[in-house]
Amino acid sequence: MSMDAVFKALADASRRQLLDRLHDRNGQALGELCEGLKMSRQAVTKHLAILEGANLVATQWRGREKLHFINPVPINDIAERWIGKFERGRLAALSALKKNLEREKP
Amino acid sequence: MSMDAVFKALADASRRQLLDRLHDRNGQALGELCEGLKMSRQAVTKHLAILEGANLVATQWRGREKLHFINPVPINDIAERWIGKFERGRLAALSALKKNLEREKP
DNA sequence: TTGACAGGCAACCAAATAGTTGCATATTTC
DNA sequence: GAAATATGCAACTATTTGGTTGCCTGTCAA
Repeated sequence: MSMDAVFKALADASRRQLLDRLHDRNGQALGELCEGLKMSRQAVTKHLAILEGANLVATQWRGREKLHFINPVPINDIAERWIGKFERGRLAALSALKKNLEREKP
Repeated sequence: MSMDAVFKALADASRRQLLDRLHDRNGQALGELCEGLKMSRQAVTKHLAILEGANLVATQWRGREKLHFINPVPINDIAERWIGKFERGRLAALSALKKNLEREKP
């Protein structure tokens, strides 16, 4: 479960849009996900394969339809393990700023 | 301040490594950031330019040295506006799972 | 069983990306 | 002022990426 694959998968706006669509309605088939998009079905297939490779999307066959389900776990992992680190840095910086302001106030 | 630039900037492992280094010690010059890396100084320069373009890094000249400072705000923005959305979805799913478990228990 | 529907596979193409090398410029330091 | 240091700029290359088209396979329904 490489974090690099997740970052790379999230780097493309089309793929983030697909995740958005799945977030709106989970379990959509390929055809549904293609509706209204300006790219070919094959392009969407490739994007979904990348999302699947990053474990951001899971699939399930129902007859001749391939249903797609979003998996928020890797996104959450990134939020916790990577973004959280910088978030703490930011909070520390804000805290330091606040201290300075208080010292310089009166 | 496009979110796409931030996602794209974070997509590369070398750039995330540079952010890590700046997180360890902020305000490093280009030369310091290059130390121990397997790519040329020019490659690092390009990566830093992309990070700067995404507003993830701010710079300041001190004599002939260019100092680099991390800016955690865009990362925080992504965490709040984008990741938070999916995080809420995950919590909802967990909640639904819990309900199901409770219903099936007795 | 014969279409029609949903999707997969493979080859190809253009643009973006990550990297290099060579040379130029500005700032210290001796 | 000259040498050394720190960085910038530009051109070039190889690989990756996002996209297309054409054709094949499997499933459902009349």
